Amino acid sequence: MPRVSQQYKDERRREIVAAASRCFLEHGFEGASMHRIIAATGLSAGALYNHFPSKQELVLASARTALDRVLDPVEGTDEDAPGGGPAEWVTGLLERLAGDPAATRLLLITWGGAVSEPALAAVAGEHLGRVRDRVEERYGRWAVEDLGLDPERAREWVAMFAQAILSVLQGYVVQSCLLPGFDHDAYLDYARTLAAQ
Amino acid sequence: MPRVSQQYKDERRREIVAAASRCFLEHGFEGASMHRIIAATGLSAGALYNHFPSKQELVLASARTALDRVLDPVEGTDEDAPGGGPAEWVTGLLERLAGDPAATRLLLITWGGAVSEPALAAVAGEHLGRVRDRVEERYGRWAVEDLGLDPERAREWVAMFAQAILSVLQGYVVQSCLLPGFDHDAYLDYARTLAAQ
DNA sequence: GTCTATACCGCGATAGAC
DNA sequence: GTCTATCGCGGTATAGAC
Repeated sequence: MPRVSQQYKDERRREIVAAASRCFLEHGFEGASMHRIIAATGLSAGALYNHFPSKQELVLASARTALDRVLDPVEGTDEDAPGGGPAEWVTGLLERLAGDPAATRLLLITWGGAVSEPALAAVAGEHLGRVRDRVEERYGRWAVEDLGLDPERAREWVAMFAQAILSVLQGYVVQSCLLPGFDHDAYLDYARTLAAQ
Repeated sequence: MPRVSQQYKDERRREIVAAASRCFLEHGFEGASMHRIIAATGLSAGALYNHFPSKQELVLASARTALDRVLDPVEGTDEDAPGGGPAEWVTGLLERLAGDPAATRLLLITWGGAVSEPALAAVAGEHLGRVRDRVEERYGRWAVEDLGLDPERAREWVAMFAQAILSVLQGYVVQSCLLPGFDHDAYLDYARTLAAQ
């Protein structure tokens, strides 16, 4: 079982997901037909179905990839900038979104689809839970060490702070995609003010 | 041109939208087929198409109805409780959502669909803009009269407050639909704390 | 592994009697 | 206005040669 074969397949899958994501972004998960996706990959139907057994699997892979693009870089900063306060962390998260509007829009498409598609709901729900847990883990320690709160107060504070983070994230996604006249800088001001509490 | 005829048609349209909304809620806008919707209304295909010329119109009508269910009662309080502060207003809004989970879920479906469907984007964007304008109008005066801010400061404050309201609304919608272990009361605490600034 | 060609189904929408 | 029956298209997925 040669290892190159696995690498090749992974790379091919990555390319397919990238092409499919472009289609999903433009037409939605249901609106993007397999014909269109196949054309976007440059492959043939048979070839594509050798890598993904169904459209559903392709949808889930696209959603997971977009969701991870939001979270992974933020998790990366755990090691890069362990001393950053909550305000910097939130700002970094939002600027990551601002720099990748495609992933941001795919995030909103995923949330919408998750309402009526259990498999998507599982992916989206697990992702949101992971963001929350990451925040609680990171800033639970921070609240005790840098803020000097006693453990009980810190637990309360961090739970509310995590809720604020999620809410700010979701507000940014929805408003940046849908609100006419959305002001990116004003939103960052709001997020900074909120995180400074 | 008898007036009863118009009333009859309006009532019939309302019934159709209600049945269609139940289908959209369960299967999404694209996943719900006309066959299914027709069965849900109890009518026949021909009858339904006499009231709505296309599925698209039915989708837009459903989305508008769900969106209005969120905003209208809130606007109604403009006259019922003109003295309520921001915190009460936000709480009322969220409890309205909590009491109508179907409309809440349809809201999220609409936002998701709006990303790749311009007609839905227009409806959703106009609605979000209306919520924001309503907040700014209502609490712009409030900030000057009850909070005693000078006009310039009030303008800044109300812009940020409106952003906070939207964000809290959107956070509630996404989290209540998708986050495993979502805590309604904790979210209300967060919203109240935020509005008390 | 990848291709072409196609099966087969369910979709939105319509025709025409009543 | 409402019904039944149906059209034609485009959907996902597969078969079988290479």
